[in-house]
Amino acid sequence: MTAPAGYDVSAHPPFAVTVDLTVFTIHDGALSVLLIRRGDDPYAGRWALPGGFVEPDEDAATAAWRELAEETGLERFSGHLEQLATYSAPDRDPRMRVVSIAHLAFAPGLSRRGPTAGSDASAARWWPVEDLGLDGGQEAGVELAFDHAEILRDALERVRSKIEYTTLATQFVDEPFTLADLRRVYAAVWGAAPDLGNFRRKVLSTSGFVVATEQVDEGEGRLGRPALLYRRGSATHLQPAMLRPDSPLSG
Amino acid sequence: MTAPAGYDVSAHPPFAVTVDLTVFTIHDGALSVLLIRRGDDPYAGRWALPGGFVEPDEDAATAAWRELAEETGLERFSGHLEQLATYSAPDRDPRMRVVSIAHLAFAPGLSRRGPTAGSDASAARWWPVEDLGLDGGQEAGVELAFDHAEILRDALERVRSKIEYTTLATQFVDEPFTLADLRRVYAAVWGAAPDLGNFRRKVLSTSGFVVATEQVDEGEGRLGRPALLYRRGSATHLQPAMLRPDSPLSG
DNA sequence: CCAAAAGTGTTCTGATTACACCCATGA
DNA sequence: TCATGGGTGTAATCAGAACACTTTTGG
Repeated sequence: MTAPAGYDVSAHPPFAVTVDLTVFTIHDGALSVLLIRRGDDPYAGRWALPGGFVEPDEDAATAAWRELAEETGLERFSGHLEQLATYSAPDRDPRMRVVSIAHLAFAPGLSRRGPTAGSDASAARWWPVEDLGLDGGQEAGVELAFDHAEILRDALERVRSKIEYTTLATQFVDEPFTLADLRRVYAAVWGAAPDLGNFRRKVLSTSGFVVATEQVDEGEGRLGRPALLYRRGSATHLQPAMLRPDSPLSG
Repeated sequence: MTAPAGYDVSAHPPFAVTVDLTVFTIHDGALSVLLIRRGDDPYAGRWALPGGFVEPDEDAATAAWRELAEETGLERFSGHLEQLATYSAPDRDPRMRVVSIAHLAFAPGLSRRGPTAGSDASAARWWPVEDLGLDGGQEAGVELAFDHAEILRDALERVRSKIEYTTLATQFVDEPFTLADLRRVYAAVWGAAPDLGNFRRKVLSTSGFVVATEQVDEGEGRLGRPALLYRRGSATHLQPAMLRPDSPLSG
């Protein structure tokens, strides 16, 4: 009930509150997440989610947007940001009691403009989630700092299910985009592409999912018939949902 | 990234961390939520969600289960509890910086065993959510303390959508139950009952949603043909989802 | 003309809807 | 036998799956 009356509020143990970010993008057809390499202990040298403290005058969303700009070097981040969940195990940070409000962000393909390392990170890069070995034992993949593997697993599940029933897949592509671009997002996130014809029908029959432009794709190395270009529509939810095909990846 | 290296962790402003609970049940056919009346300032006399501080050795889930037992007086709470979201506006508590990790709980029908008031509450009762006037302006309904109206709105939306694609509706009924009991849960939560025949087929054809017993309902004031009794099955998700009928309530 | 990608059509199947109807029980 | 719920059956409809097919471009 938010600081119940009758308690001496100052008598309670202090917590630090941070935000952690799971920023996803599609990079060369692979769903990828932004990680930073820690420079200092604890977990020096390990890869970790970007994040930082919530400041006195901020709420969590504000802090997350600020960190997103600071740590990724993206001034005008144009994607989607939402709260994921809060992680509060007493021993999750060896230094002190830290509660982390994890967030989920969807960024358009950022292959060219790589993120810049934050001041407290010696490196930052996009990791294809498949290379992290989150599903199997730890030996196979990358050992993340803190409880970030758990956070990332939860975030991945949220991304995979969220594009089923929302239009958020469009947040992974730069405008304007072709329907094939959008379909590649589903393929990357789910590990299997939805049927071409059914996908087109589904997207085009959902009013407000995408809006057609007059232009066609004039890309350089393009092959075959040029595709019509689209922009994001105003719809947010899919009714009924886009069904995820059986895939070796996402079970 | 959970207390980045390079920061002096002790130099950061202290937060208090609490858990707030939105505990729902079906009471006389109405979806109801447990509220407590605040005895002290701030917001003395106002209704608020139950909750309390996270203790030094607890994570949020543990604190939520503890508060659930303490504030509701239910020793062996048998329902479902999950994290909802975290609320962190800087001014949400006038006394100090308090971040609240809100939770969502589903309790079976508790008409008879009413909750006992916690030590810091002068009263506790189940409120039909319709009587709270959350949708319209504040004049119509009950003014809740802090940002609890916002939390409750979010919780309601989660409940309504969650019973679409999970088997959590069974957490609102005591075992054993009839299919009509279960259908009344959907009617109460959604404001409109799903079609009788289609509902039965859906529930019975989803393996693991419910398991039949050999008994029939021998209730006292019962009328008409006695119904078969069921228990909860092991399934957690519905594929495809139970479709919510058009209703005046849930739009 | 051929490869490659865009885009369209078509049939089959399964689930949902919107009903009407039958069954079992207590008063 | 009648009211009251429990329980079953069914035709129309709709959406998705699967797959073949046509179209438009660059080499």
